[in-house]
Amino acid sequence: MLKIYNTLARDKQEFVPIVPGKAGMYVCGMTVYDYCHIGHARVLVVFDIVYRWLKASGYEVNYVRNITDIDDKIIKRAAENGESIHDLTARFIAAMHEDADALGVLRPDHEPRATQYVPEMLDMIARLEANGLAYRAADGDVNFAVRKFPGYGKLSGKSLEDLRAGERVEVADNKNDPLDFVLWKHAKEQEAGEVKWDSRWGKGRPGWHIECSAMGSKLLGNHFDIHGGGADLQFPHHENEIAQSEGAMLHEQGGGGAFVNYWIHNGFVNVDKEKMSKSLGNFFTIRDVLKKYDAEVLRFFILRAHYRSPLNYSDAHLDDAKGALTRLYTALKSVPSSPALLPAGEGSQPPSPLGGGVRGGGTPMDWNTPHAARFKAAMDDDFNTPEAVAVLFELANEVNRSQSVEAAAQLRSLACVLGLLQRDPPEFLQGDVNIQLTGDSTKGEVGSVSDDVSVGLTGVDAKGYVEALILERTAAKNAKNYAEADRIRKVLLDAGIVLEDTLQGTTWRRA
RNA sequence: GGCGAGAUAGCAAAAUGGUUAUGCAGCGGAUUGCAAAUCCGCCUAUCCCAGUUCGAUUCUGGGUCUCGCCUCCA
Repeated sequence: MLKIYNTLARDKQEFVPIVPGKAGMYVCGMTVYDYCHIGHARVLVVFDIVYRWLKASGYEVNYVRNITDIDDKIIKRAAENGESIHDLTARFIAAMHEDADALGVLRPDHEPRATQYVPEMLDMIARLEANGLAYRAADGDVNFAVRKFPGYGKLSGKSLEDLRAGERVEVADNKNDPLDFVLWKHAKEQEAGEVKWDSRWGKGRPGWHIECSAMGSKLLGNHFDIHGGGADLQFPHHENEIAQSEGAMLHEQGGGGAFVNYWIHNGFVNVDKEKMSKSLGNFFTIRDVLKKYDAEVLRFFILRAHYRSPLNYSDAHLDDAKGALTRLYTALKSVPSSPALLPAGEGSQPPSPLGGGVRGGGTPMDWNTPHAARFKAAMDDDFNTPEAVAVLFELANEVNRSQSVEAAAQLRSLACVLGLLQRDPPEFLQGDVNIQLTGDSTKGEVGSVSDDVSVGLTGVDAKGYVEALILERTAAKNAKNYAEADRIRKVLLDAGIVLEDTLQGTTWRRA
């Protein structure tokens, strides 16, 4: 039985879908005017896990993650770059997909873009106006009248009075009430035609909040199961979404009703205990981090913390995650015949606790074994991935101890649900080899292969070099020339390569 | 100021009214030509003060500190 911490209830609740066996889920995605940072990576990965676990639990999931491709920052950035809005957003949508794919994030079922749903937004604004919740301001903007919507603040726990008391300056003078928010922004003269749509309120473009209400309703219905996003979206964005969606339905179905049953919010990524954000300038883009760390390490790092907890980002923590993940892959490597692998990404369907899912050529997951049962219990408890990961380590210990192929297969199957451990161990353990050898370490005695190596080697060249040196070392070892063997090992260690002598011969991995 | 979340060993991070979290690091042993990896064992903990209880890290109250939201933000 899956339990989800519902922000609306401020408590864990049993997940009961609106339609048995199905789950509709909407997650606020990215505004595409720049590269994604690690905070975005967390949202992507966290809700990828929600998606995967719902599927693994047998639900037919309809996952919608929107793309905001029209907004003030996009317009500003495009103008700065001297490029069209379309070109800018297309570029960063492609970049986002690259980043998400690298992190092993499954594509959502729908990825609607705001610019493609303007008619639906206008329709919703019209209904809000008809319901007396929207008004046209003097300057042409259409605003939402927050005070006319009863229940405003129920998600964020804020009262209108408190908001008013704590309000900070710059009250837009076109609003009847400082708390009102814009549904439709009137077009400004200097803006490009690309950002203007016709409407009964004149040319303009949608406000931010309305897109999620409109696209959510369009793709998932007026009432759906799960809505997610970063904790910073709880207020005002999600609060406003509720006001819009429920306000628009006010006179339908006997007074409308709930827009969303379960609200899920993930915690922030922090740097030095402060929220990573653009405005603070303390952010790292995904692609920058991936230059230094394997994408699976980053994914694993995110999953080692509970999704609602703060996650402090630092190189030391990434190094720690890398070491831990190495232990898992090392265990898999130690078992001679690894089970068949699933292709990473798109095709990988997690095994189902209900028996429906099947791994590539393998057998369905048996959730009754002790490890699997604990894993399932952890995931059912509000997606407790740290606990689930702990089970993985216990399984790894079991694999190392028993060399059991079955245990290794189970380790891999369970990890698959988390989108982890699906690569060939050497691929992870050896990584992209990049060797930089200089000076004395390459001189003379190592033999022909090393004579003229004084520049950096990468990829196949480096691999061949390492393997040639291993052959030489093996020869030296066989001749009991341990000094030479140790020297070669030292050469490689200095280059970031660790040798491991096993019964099957010498293997290597990156340090 | 209003509202909310949190304080767990050297670091990271779960859970729990009494019984091993887990990973990294450290220590001892096994193994190894020496290592690495692995295995076995060990070490270090529940912010402070009261209360409830046979027993609290866990529940209640108070305090201290940290963080977040209240403005675009994942």
